[in-house]
Amino acid sequence: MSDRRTAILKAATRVIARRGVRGLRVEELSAEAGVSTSLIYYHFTDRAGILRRTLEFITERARRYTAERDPDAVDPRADLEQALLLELQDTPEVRENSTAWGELRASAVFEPGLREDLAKATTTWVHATAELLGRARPLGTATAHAAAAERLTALLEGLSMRWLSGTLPLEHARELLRQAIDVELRQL
Amino acid sequence: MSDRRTAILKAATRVIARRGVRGLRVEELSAEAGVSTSLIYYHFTDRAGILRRTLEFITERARRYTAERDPDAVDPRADLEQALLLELQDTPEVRENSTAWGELRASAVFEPGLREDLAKATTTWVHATAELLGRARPLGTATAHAAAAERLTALLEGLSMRWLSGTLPLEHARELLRQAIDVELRQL
DNA sequence: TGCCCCTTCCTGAAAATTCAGTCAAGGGTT
DNA sequence: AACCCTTGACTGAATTTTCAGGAAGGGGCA
Repeated sequence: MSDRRTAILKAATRVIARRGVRGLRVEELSAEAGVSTSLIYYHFTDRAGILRRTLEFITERARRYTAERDPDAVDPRADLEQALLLELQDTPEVRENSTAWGELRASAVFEPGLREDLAKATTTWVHATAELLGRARPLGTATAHAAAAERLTALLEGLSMRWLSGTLPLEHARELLRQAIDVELRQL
Repeated sequence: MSDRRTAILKAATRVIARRGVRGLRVEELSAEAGVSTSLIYYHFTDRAGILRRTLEFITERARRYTAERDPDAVDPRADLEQALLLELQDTPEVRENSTAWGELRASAVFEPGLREDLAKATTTWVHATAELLGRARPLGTATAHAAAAERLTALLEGLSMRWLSGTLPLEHARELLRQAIDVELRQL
């Protein structure tokens, strides 16, 4: 599909990564996508529509690359590590996703309407992580796994924000996350 | 100081906590502070100036209330715990500070101008935390203390965002943080 | 004391800018 | 023709920013 609609969504993803959800200007988006602003309204109705569709687009893309980890990982511990470190990479795609996620989280503080989706996505992620922890440490209790998963994912969000806001070098963030996984696993 | 300049900064903190950095309108701020919009420009030059000074104001205020813990704590471990849990409380002041801090962190992703102050405030905080960890576990290495401090503070930021965005009940966030402190200390 | 000058703080009003959103119309395809 | 896609030219409303000037207070000085 080289259709313009998709081109607009891709461009929106880029603009959001550059300016944030709240910094997205319809005109800048049209320039980025190489179309007129009117076309954007034709396809998405209004600014909120752009945001909604783009967020769906991003979520879908994230789901895809998260899912494509090696299907039958041998070492569950390495699998866990890989799954989490996936979010701390300096590729356009990951950067775009992390940025959008951070924006979403920050926006939800002021816009209750966003909270439900956010909460759902978060618990899904936490559960998946708990699952991986369970595979790495079958003897731990489910409660302990759940709590550790919440800590690791929350930590990852915190590290990610520091990385994106230029407070923490990427490699250092990755190292800290590895250590945290280490500490948590030793604990279980 | 009942000077208007400070009144404006206090009001800005409140407005940011209510609307977010990007939601701050100079006019709403002037109403909140009970002054004319012109006065705000007189004191802060432009919107960016308001933001910059407010950031300083917030970090300073946070530093102050973080520092005013009991001077000669007997139990360093309890001291550490108290220091960190201080940021997870549902009082207007803490909520305001945490919200504003989260906003600033999120804004810094897109506005490099904010990064320097943010980074400085963050390292100060991390160092102070590492210091407390050192007192709780004198035998650990400075490097280990520093890394643990980075993890705990980043985790706290992550938990704080989840709390403020309605994803995580406050008490649960506090519990997770306590456990993390536990895990990290056991580790050192 | 009374007067002049200078600075600081502050305001109302208006100008300038920014932005989302609209509309009439054109080109291509079926 | 009927339909889909697309655009340039605009508009109205919201916001930021500028500006001319007023009130209040201090210092020097006749």
